[in-house]
Amino acid sequence: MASLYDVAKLAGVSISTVSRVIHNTVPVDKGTRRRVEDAIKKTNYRPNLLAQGLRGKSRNFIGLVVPEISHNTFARFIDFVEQATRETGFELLLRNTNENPELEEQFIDKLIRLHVSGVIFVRVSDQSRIFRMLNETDIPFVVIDRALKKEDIPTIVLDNYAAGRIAAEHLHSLGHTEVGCITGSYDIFLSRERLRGFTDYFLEQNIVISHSNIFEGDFKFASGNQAARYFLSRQHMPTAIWSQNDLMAIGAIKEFTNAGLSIPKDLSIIGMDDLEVCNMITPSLTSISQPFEEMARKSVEAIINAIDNPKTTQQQSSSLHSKLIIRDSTASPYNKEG
Amino acid sequence: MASLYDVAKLAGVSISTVSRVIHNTVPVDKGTRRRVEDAIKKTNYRPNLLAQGLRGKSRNFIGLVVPEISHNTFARFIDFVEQATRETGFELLLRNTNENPELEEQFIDKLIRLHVSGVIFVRVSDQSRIFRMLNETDIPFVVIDRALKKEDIPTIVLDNYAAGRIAAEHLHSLGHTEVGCITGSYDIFLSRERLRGFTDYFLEQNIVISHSNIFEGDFKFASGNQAARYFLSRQHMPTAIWSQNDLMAIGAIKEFTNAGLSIPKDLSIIGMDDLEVCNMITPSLTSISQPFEEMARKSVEAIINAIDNPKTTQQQSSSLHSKLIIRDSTASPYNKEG
DNA sequence: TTGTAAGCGTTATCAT
DNA sequence: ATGATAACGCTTACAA
Repeated sequence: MASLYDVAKLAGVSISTVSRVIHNTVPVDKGTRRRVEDAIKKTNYRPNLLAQGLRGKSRNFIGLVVPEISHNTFARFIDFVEQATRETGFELLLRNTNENPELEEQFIDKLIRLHVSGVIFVRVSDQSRIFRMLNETDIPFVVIDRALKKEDIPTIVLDNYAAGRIAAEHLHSLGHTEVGCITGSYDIFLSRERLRGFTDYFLEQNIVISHSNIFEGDFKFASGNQAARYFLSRQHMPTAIWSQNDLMAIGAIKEFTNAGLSIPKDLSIIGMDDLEVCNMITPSLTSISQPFEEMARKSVEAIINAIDNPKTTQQQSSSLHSKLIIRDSTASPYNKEG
Repeated sequence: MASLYDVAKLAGVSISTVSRVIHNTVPVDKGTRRRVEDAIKKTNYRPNLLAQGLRGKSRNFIGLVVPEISHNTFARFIDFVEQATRETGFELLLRNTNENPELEEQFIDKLIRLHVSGVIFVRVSDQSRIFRMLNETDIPFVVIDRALKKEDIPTIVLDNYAAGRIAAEHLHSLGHTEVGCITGSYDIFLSRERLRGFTDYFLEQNIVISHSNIFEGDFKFASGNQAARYFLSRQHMPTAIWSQNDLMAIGAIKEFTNAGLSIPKDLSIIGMDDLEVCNMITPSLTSISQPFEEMARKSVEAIINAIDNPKTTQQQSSSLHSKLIIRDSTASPYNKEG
């Protein structure tokens, strides 16, 4: 690999002149510029990013920490983050930590030692020690998709309460009054928020959702199966169910269908995440889409912002909105006997 | 960020001594060692990887180039590569190039300038200029999932011919003699290989697959729909169809089901990729799984190998095997009237 | 307009 | 056993 020195020697100038030609910082004589440019071509010179990073304050990397890569929603988020980093000139360092604190710390240690420009976390627990680690440095970071108790940590989250209301409003507008919900684990804040939005909306319509119409799942396909079996075992079925993600919704649909129910005739189902499969199954699944692209852009923006304004306590958190995507799995209960 | 110098000053020793303590390379006096270790703790010192990289020949990064991140099969491959890099101490630099040659070159340029230890490509065209770029350096690389004409480029591919035979053997063993195939684009080598394996196997059983029973798709869901419509429009339907990926298989199933066919009673369908959705749809989809984990491991191994043996012309390419996963979408045609 | 030289944080060589 | 110092490749005052 050719270095500045090699180019300078070939062009018969000093390394500073070469550097100047490259950066167009101060005027350089036309003749020397040409000689230098020739030499750069001939030597196939490429500035060493490690050296640049060591010397100055260059923007090289952004680190992204996810609990899982090959996961429908995370993968889409990663894709958008990659796009955002590409467009802003950063390289993307990716690490899957499985929410393992030790792996998290190892990775953060590496990132600090690489002098990364910023770090984006998806779903870290607020117990994690990484925040302490990062606060000892001046590396900006942002947490996605998990609201944290500590208020000094900037987060970008979906407004999950509003998402619950959107699901409720859709079902209510179709005429459903006896509705159920399949939630994620109650341990996860967003599950509780979504449920709160859902029940609150119906409460405002003077409809109380019975506890027995709420099933706590774990966001996985199999718990959708379980939920369906639970509802089937009860005397009185709701006419519509919101599943807090598509995977569980599809699991439930499979089980309901096997039991002879027809969707949406006998039962309306709405999911969340707007996965690709929503369009693949029969009936196609009404869902709620999350603004992953916006989240990704905001994350990178937040980091760039923090780099440019190092003084400001940059902690503006934001809360984004989701969107209803109507497909074939939801319908009015009145058509039931149609 | 504390540097060696800060630690040395605090401990009252020279920076070389600190470095020695850290690397345990030569004996250090017990007392000084303790003082240095204390100083390291107090200053919260972390070796600067940029400086280490600049100075020596350290193993820092592996670059991974994919045509798409949020794609069922690629995402799984990325997940395994991430795991393999983590276990071998590399950081992973990820870039989605959309098979855009310009983006490819930009990224490779960055990787060269970062002095990465190796690069893994998923599906680059052999027209790509990146090979020339990398060959001018000593950075090892490997190409996944696309057999290349140039023999001097190490590739790790699935044995797609064998995969075609596996699909054929399964259908034949069930008793199917009139079979069809939905292929990927003929422009893609692996589509042709899969088809060749499929037809060859049947040929060996003295069964000729009619051209009219082969539909050229593009690996996307919608082309599965089209394929089904094509088959439905014909006088004579095959009793079994192999779709060269699951997405098209599911697209076809949706269309066949809408047309009133019952699978596998009226028609057996087998896919490929063994996506998560195979278990989610009804009937669950028989498929062929690819050894993504093995591919990922082999890729990283190949790079480590090339680093350790820089002399050897490292070009061993390997061809890996896939596995049949039987589910509910395939059955014997004899049960048809059962 | 151009060159010299210091310094970024390491590691490794050579003295002591 | 320890310290001084050069070098990795670059940027940037400061001189000329």
